Amino acid sequence: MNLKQLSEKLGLSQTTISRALNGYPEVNEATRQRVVDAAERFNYRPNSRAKGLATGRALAIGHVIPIKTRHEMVNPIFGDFIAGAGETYAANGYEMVITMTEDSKEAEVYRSLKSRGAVDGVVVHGPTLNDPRIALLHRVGLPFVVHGRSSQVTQDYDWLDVNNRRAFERATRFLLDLGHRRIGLINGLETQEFAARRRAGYEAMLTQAGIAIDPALMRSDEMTEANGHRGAAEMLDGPDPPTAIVASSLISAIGVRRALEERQLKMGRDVSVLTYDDMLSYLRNGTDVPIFTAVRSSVREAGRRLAEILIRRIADPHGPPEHVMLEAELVVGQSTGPAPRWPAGQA
Amino acid sequence: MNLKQLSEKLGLSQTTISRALNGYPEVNEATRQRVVDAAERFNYRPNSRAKGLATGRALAIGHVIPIKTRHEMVNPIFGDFIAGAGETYAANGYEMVITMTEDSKEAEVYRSLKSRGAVDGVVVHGPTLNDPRIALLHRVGLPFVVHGRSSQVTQDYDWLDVNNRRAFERATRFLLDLGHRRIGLINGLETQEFAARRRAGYEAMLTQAGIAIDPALMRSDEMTEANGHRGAAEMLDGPDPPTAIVASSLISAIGVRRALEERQLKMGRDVSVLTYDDMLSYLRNGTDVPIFTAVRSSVREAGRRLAEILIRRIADPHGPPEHVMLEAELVVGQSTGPAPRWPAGQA
DNA sequence: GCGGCCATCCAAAGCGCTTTGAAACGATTC
DNA sequence: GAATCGTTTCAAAGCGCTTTGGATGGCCGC
Repeated sequence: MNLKQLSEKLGLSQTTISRALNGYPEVNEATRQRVVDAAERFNYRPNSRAKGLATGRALAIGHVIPIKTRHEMVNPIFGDFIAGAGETYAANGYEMVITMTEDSKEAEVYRSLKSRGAVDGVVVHGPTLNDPRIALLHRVGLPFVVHGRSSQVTQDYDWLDVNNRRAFERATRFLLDLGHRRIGLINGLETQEFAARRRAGYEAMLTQAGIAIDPALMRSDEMTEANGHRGAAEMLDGPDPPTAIVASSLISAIGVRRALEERQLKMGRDVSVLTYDDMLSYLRNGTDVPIFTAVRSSVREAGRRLAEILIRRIADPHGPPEHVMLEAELVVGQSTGPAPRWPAGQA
Repeated sequence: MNLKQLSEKLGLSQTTISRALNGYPEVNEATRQRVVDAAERFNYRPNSRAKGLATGRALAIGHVIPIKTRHEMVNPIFGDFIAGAGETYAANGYEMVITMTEDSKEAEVYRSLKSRGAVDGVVVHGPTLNDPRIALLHRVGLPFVVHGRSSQVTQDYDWLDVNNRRAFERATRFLLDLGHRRIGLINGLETQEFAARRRAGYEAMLTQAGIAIDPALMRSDEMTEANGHRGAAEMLDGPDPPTAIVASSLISAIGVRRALEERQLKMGRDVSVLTYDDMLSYLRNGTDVPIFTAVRSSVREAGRRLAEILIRRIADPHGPPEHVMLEAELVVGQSTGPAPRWPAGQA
């Protein structure tokens, strides 16, 4: 069923049908009702492509996911993020278009999306320091919002980010307050902006407390269980092991826990663990009482809100840039406790 | 830059440009080269919706993700699956369109995708027993492939599935061969077809070995770390605890491991654990040597192959249905060992 | 009774592409 | 030299919608 057929069936012009369905005022309320009913009855919905052609809008938003050619890693937070964004899109009549691509071809993908008119805007995921995509998208003229931030970028742009620096300041502060002096950091890849900020927060608090930064207690790697385990294992087996570890994700923290348990160390007593928690739906940090003490912020909520910003930006491409900073919340679980008098293994 | 502008710039008709770019034979090779070069130079790409309108094809494939209104759970394997499917789509010029929806509105979403002509076909995720979506999609006339199977559906349809039953037969058999007699099952939600099949495989092997099915050793729930932990904890604290546990996902297995460690039980010695492993990129089962003994099959590979089937189906809507059964592979890790003489806690 | 003004509806143009049917032209054949 | 043919190109229709610029008719005030 298309517009023409429906119009013939109703004895009305296509114009009137279109207007009735799109809520324009110049159509009699009785007529509108008749049209709406008929559309419902005949299961009529305007063809997306035809509508897009006529209006010049795609009513779609793109997410370009770089699949790292080396790691072949799909970011685990991705699922929850787009679930959040998807809610907002659905509520606003937008479609979500996802493109997986080798990171080397990412620029080409953006150009293509723009010149083919496939989407009205895009979300930039996982910005690095001085991320080249931002300048590219500005140049190409494709509206976008960044999930995170990229420093050293000169132009202003829309972004939504968690205050990662402050989150890790708090986390480190919390452990310092418990008397810990040797605190390890199992971070994400520090080429990613968020990880760099987390490290900055960690270092700032140590420095403020007069504690020297020790590279032996810092790891920067893809946030997997295996890497969390390896990093913690190396630290714990080192000459001067930490009494506390800050991890950048719940998955890494699970690896850390495994390293502790292998060494018969009790988490929260012998070694404290504090993690960042994205609040993923399938990886809850305990049910009622949290397992890990954590700084947390819902990535799903971030998706929802970022999508709202992007939709506004598409409606008004030249308005002033929006910046949203989310603060992570500290929740105390069972994985932290006062620093032991003697570090683990030396008691 | 659109077709018309490009054609004027080249002094050729739009017809010729279109044909040259789409590889039709009736255009002089020299002319084609000239056109291709110009398109490249002016960064011209045909508008997606105009092309779609003219051809009647969307060049897009839909994935409808039901967000369970109660659980609000995003399936963790989803990310890797669409990464695989995305590779195939990209290679074939298809776009991936994702719609998140409450499960109650899922039927409406399919109808809408079809009548708006938004996609050429869809992937059905997570089929339940006698899944209503299959009949619906047949009725609506939207090409689809099911990831998994749904029994009790009368019509034939395309599917790609792992042989879940055999995988769990093997897993159970392996533990039986090690001398285990009390084997627990931490399964996914058995309203999902795959989980039901896994249970059937588990039960079949126990029965074959002359062991009575004990409901006290079986759990069926969303596959989260917390549920894995709770299920294992209950079994282990029960009157007649298992010496081995089969888990339905690596995430559940991690919860099981936590329950063991809380009880000072050594995995692989006191209690054996065998898990199903979807081989998610961010949740590897160890690096070189697997941590968990597992039956495994790559969900990413499944995504790739399923997408190929769907693309063939779209090209030939009335061809014979394709069925692909993937066999899971058994890999031996450190989490299994011979059954202890006395069950844990009773030594 | 007439011009003017709403309210309501419509015909047709246009969005950017593909594709049909035909034209133009040189080469080949009889 | 006319008829035929193959190659290459083009004009125009059509995909299904939105939107512009009227048309129509009823109603008001004068």
